[in-house]
Amino acid sequence: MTKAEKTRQLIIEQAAPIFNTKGIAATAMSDIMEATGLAKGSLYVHFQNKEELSEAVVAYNLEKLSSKVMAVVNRADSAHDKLLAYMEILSHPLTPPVKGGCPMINFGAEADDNFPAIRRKVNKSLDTAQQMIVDIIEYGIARKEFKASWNAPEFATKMFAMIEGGIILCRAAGSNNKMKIINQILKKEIEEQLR
Amino acid sequence: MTKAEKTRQLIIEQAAPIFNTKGIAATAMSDIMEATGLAKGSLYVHFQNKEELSEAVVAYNLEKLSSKVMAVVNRADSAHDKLLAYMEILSHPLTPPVKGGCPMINFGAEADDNFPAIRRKVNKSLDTAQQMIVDIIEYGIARKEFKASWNAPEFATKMFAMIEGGIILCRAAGSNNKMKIINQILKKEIEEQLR
DNA sequence: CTCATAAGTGACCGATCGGTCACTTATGAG
DNA sequence: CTCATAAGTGACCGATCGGTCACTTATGAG
Repeated sequence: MTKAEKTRQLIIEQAAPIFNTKGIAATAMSDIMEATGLAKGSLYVHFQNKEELSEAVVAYNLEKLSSKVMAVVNRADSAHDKLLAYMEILSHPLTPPVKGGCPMINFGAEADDNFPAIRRKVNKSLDTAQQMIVDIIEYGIARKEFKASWNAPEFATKMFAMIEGGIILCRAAGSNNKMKIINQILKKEIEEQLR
Repeated sequence: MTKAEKTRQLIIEQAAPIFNTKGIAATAMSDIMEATGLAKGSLYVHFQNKEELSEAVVAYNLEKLSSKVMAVVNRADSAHDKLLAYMEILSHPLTPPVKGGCPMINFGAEADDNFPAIRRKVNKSLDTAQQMIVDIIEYGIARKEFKASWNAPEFATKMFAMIEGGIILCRAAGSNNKMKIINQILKKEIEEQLR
């Protein structure tokens, strides 16, 4: 890793929680200067403009969340445990896996009308996140854990939408309570598909 | 309605879609000047600062969405039809009842970490929106449409979280498809509670 | 209709924004 | 170790930000 690559990575890592917490529009290049300790000119050595930095930071936040979920899912053996692990890591929206909350919600809400490049990045992550659930269910069906009749894509969309909705509820409420209710519902429905 | 009240209302109405589309941070007072045709000084006759205007605009967007949903629900007679009406009006996130998308998601995502006053306003609207579902279900139980055993608060949270999650999915995807799936799921579950 | 008061105007303010560039310093291939 | 090149610096730029204020215009109570 060259010096340039290291610095570019440092900028992205330090900028990530700032963008995800304050939003793209409210984050100034001076915030990134302060966080990284770099002069302004240095930021522009590695990124053409704020937009390019924003896109790199959005991608980093999305990737970080995805890999954290993936890691915890891979650690579980059974499909049932994998689904529980997926739910568990997203069950405390006030102390989220990625600082500032779910980047799909944050950047999706800010970008949907105005930044098509970011909107598409978010959409890909949303697809990936749902596909992970589909894969787990199909894995569980293949190893006879779940009923073969279970509609995996339908449940994946349902489960994922409920969790994302739950994150919104919890972060606005300042409490993780609603996510507990949602997780109980999901657990019940998953158990109904065990065989 | 005095001149002052009319002007204040005009400002809020014209500013509402701008704030809900671009976000609070990305909306400039000059945008509001352009939209209203008023001089800058006039805006500050009616609002102390941008923050006060923002809060009024957020409240207006939330109220507008709520009253649109309420209106369509009231128009239906049976509890079953009321639930379907609730779903129907939120089923096209690309052409939402309030321009710019769901203000609970938009302002919730922007405000949760940084603007507690707005976060609380959003939270109240989220509660109201769920309570509407609870009330419909209890109304349906009272008039023997639904099974008395139906857990109204639990289903309200589930249904609402799914819809909000679905809005995120659809707006990021640029398609209303996922909401169709979600609505089919919800319809099925509602029908299971009919008696 | 009169006139005190409130609404509305727009030039102006300092602060901050994203971005540039002449220059200094560090890197690492040879 | 040398030195061409790349990384990093920070003063500076014009544009735009939120907000002010002396002034003009409109309102509506009497």
